[in-house]
Amino acid sequence: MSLNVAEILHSCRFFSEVQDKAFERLLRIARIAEFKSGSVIFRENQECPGVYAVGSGLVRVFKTATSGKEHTLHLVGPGDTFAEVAAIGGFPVPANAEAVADSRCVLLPRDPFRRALEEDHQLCLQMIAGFSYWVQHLVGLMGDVVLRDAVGRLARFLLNSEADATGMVALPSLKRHLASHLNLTSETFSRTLRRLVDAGVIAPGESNLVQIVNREKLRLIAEGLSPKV
Amino acid sequence: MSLNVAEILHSCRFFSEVQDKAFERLLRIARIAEFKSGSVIFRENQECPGVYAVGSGLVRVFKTATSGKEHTLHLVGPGDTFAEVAAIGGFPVPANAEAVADSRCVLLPRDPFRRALEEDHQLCLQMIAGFSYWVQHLVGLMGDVVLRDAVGRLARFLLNSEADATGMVALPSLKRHLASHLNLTSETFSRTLRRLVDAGVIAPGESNLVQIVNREKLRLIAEGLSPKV
DNA sequence: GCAAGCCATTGATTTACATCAAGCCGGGCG
DNA sequence: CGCCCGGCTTGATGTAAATCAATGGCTTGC
Repeated sequence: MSLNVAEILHSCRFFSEVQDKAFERLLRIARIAEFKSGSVIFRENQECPGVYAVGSGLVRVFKTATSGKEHTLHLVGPGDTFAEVAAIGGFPVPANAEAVADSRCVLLPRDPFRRALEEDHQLCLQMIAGFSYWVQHLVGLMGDVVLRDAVGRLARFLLNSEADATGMVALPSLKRHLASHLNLTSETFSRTLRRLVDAGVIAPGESNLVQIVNREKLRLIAEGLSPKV
Repeated sequence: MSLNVAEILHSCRFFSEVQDKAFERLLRIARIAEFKSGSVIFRENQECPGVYAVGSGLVRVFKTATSGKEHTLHLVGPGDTFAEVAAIGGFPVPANAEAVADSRCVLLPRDPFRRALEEDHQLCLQMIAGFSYWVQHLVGLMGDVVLRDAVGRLARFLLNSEADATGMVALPSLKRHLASHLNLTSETFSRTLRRLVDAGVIAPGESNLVQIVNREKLRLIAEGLSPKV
């Protein structure tokens, strides 16, 4: 039941609209890369192997300080890509990547991929669109980390996570990793979650599910407009 | 003595390598946009007018929180561009821009520019390279803000600023804006600068010049390896 | 089924930075 | 000239979140 290369690439927003001829070309250069949970995929400053597209599992992209503190930039799930930027730009990867669940990815090796880009205008345009998304995302993150406090960041994260009809959202991965993504320690993450529960805007579910009870209030909190939580 | 459109575009890393035919095309759609110091160029969420290339002056790109707090993402000087991402991606600008000195820019209006991109593969490849740079830059910033403390951020900023032979570096714009770029209040910025002076790694110069006295030690501080400053 | 480890939660304490509050200094303008 | 105003510095105090420390599940494996 595990997906093949073509299925993974198709499921990926970044490549989903690539045309037949260009797509065939990608297929020819692509190969599968699998990682066991906990294994490192690459380390900061290494040469970039190419573009990865996640088919299943979850990978965490993060920076480390000399102090040992980590910041997770991105939790990459199925349908998402990573290392595209370094692959295309031709510089070393600016962060670390590790699998946090058994993961199956497609790897488009850097050099053939870059050649494809140079020869295929459509593909090129696709990639540009993908990049725009990335930059927008990073600018958003930046604003979050800097301009919002702990509750604000968590509230916004919950709002942006997709919920099912009953308002249930699944927290990805370990809470600790999510905390690091929001620039919190796992302790304050825990306390902050609790504050939202106490304020009655979310309800704790089993394992790592939470239910959004009062979306409107959550939005106010995210904007820092709620008098106090 | 003010530059014309072609000169500005040529001086710009983003466009410097665009070929003759493509360049002519850009010239045809470009127009000059001038801004007096303090005037706002656009506000967050507005429709993106196009790509701006700064010829002279200085513009500040920043986000604002509902609390009123600001974070300056980028101080854009001559030879640099802004709003490229939103222009190409076709979404509203994700931040505010204002001139902090009388500024003369080239504006490449969004729609004709996008058409040029669609029809010109070389231009497209150029833009991709430019984007990679941007993402790399943002990831770096992100890491800075999150993983380093006040001295570390300032130290790294000084190291990355270009200095003349004597180690003099010019702080751009108001100190206040630089502070906001480093995610500090102007008070802590001031104090932090002083700490570095007291530690003997930099020396204060007139107006907004500082001299790097001990580059190696500064590097250690930036990496958080210096036992104490 | 019990021991060994992680992960999460909760509480007590510390700390880096923000905020509040004066002074200071240079420079534009009446 | 002397005034004022904006930007910078410096000091005193406040506070959000980190750190330190203890405990209570859950899993995993013998």
